Amino acid sequence: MQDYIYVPLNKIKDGVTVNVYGVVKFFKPPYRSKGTDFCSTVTIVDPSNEKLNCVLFSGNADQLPKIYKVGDVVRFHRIKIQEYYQEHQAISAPGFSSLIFDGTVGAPMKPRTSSKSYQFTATDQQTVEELRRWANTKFVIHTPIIKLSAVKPAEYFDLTCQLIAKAVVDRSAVLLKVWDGTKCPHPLWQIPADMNALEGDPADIQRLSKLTVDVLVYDNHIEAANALKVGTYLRIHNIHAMLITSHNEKQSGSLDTVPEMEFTLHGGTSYGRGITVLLGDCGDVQQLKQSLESALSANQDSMGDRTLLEMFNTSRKPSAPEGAGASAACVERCHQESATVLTAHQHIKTSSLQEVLDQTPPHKHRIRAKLVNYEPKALYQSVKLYCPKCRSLQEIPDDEHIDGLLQDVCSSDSTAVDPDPQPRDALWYETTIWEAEDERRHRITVHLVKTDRVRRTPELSTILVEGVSLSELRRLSERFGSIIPTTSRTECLTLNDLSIPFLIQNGKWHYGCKHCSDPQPLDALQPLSSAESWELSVIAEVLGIQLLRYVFVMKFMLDDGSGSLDALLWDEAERFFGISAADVVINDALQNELTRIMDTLCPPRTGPDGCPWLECCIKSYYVKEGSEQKICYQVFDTVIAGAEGI
DNA sequence: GTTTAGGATTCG
Repeated sequence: MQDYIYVPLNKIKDGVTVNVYGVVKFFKPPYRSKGTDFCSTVTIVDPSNEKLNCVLFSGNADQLPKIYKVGDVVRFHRIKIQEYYQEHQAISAPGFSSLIFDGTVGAPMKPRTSSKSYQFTATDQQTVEELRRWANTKFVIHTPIIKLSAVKPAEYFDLTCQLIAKAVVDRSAVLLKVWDGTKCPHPLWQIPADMNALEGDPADIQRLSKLTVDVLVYDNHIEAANALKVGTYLRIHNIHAMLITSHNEKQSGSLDTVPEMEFTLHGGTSYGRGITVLLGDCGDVQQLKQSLESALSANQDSMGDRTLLEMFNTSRKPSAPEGAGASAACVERCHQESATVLTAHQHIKTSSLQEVLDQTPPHKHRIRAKLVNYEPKALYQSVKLYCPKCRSLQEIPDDEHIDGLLQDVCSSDSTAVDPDPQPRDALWYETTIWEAEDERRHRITVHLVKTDRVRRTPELSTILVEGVSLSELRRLSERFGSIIPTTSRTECLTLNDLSIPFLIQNGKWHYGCKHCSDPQPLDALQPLSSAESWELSVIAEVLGIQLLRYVFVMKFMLDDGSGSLDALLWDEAERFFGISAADVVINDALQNELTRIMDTLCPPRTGPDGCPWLECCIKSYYVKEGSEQKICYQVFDTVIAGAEGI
């Protein structure tokens, strides 16, 4: 086992051969140099905030680093440092080798490498994780994948796609037919190619004709294009989307021509131009495959272009008619302060809602939009109970329902089972019978749990109560720290129906999930009785209760002039508001605060002009609805301004 | 253990 030393980029000296770790800031995929070798240039950076330009050569393109995108984490062994124009420059030295990791935090620790064996210790793993984290927080390098549906005219971008067919056009160009599962919204320039000259499955070419785009590949890239196998997943770097009108004129001679989009990979290696074959197991290909599959199933179900268009339009709603258009006024307003702030991803570029709608889920976006409406309007309806186990969501039981259930328990307790209840002390509690103070004036049984240290301090005591009404429960919850409503309808003391809170602790009402709980007799609490305080989670566990969590669930209707969509706020809503959902239920001041916040974000009785802008992170995902797939959006990593520290 | 390239848009 060799002890490799990795030099931080700010400690590098001329004339030595070293090993380094870094994050890719720029790269040119391997291309044939004018000499005998293939060449790849890579610029890396590291937390020392130094960069290093590396020029790597090899007679075998496969020996050069398989970098897929900016942000990948690399480990280079044996690079020689030299001076070039008063800067350090690294050249691959004899025995050069590399490991390349996806730059995504939490992605599998599986490097791409041509080495048959390599050393990778726990320290190496830590280094990669650190670099991933560093690059994702400190550095503006990760750019989202641009899909064909979101391509803008005159744009240069990297296209992640699958090769459907290819053909040699002439001596200067090769045609690649590719798709990424989304439909390019622009009219496309179709290269007139003879079906016989096309290499690829004719059925696929026909079936996907409305989803594929033609890419013309020129000059030095022809060799790489010719070597590609149909079906491979590719990244075409620095592809140029051009709007061209001349082709049409040449053909039809008519003057009212529609500009068509043409995709070109120009000659040269500027801006890392080139084609990379992606391995099937990398994260981007996994995502691509999902996108292809969902497009394919939609295609098969319906056949043809119309339904496909409908599918891509399902989540789109007509934009706000006027006033909120993507005009100069909008640009001006974009400079206004936001009523919300991001807790992460500040380096990501802001997308318009139309771009969000055009992107295939799952995807994360940073947006800037106005909250034109929200639901539910009655804020108390926005708090629900959520079971983290079965993921079900339910309403908080209303007072009437709880009161009804408690009265059922009262009547059956006092009549059928025990007409004249006698105090039944157990080892771990003392029992007393109280006359209820409400209008029914019936008896309630209170079992006071014995504790070692704290005696007779109601706010620190736990009581088990039988035969209480809702109003008595309320009153008792103001005096006693913990109350467990019970019934002795059976032989032993047990919990009630789970629509009744199983525990009221410090004024908070706690419920259990009916599906996921296995309620135990109250005697299960006995082993706890000497403990000083009874924790909610401990009580729940011992009693076999799966706790329900209080959560906010709200629907935000967002609009930025380019489009509108509904986004859910719930998973991170407590953080968003800086308010606990469980507290807001029992605290009037917090309810007022919540109302104030919502009135700020979406002022009542004002049009869109009166609404402040909100900066938000939203993510898109598919939800199965019967046999259909529905696109949903959710707000994340966003808080209201002023709540950043909460 | 030589050279190649040494980031920085095409011109089809």
